[in-house]
Amino acid sequence: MLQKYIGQDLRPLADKFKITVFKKGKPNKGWAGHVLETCLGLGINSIQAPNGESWELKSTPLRKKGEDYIPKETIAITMIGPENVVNTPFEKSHLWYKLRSIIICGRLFIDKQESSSILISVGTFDIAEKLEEGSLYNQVKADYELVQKSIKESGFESLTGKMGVLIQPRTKGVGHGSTSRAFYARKEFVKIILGLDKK
DNA sequence: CCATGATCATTA
DNA sequence: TAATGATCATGG
Repeated sequence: MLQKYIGQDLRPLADKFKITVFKKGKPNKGWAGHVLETCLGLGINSIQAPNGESWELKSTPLRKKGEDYIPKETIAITMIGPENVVNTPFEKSHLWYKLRSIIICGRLFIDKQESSSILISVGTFDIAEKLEEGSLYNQVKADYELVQKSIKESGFESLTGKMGVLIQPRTKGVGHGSTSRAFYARKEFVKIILGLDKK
């Protein structure tokens, strides 16, 4: 499994696989994930995986804080389809489905140059178990329903990243006016998924 | 310092 | 061409 890559430096691997990390000073924001996928022999797989046995591989930079590793960024989980969200109960939502099939890789963030990047932690399928065990499930569900309610009452455009406790509906436009939205996992949530909260 | 909002590269 | 996901930048 992916666990055996923990502790490895991803940066040299990117060069080895000829994966673009920077292009004219701009980062290839998917390089880390591409490296991992290549390691697994999957090749570049950036498909959304709507209804397969397939799982999704995601990665996020981590910052060292004292003795602990803290997620530097939130994670984009899946896009929000306004109509779909309003008419779909949480149990059947794309969000929930994704959460159960996602693998999140945490890598150590050194600097913007990505001079080095050590793989720290890998969150696997036991995400679902963690969710079902405690109050996490209820909180995630509550966040999802908050989004539903907001869209119904105030419209899709009223959604803001301020909403949600573990999951937030953030803007994620293509960058030039057109804006769509996606579900993001807040840092707290990321920590839990990666198993960084409990030792 | 942290969070939200906005942007960029890559792929289908 | 548009969609998708990760990361950057500004404001509080």
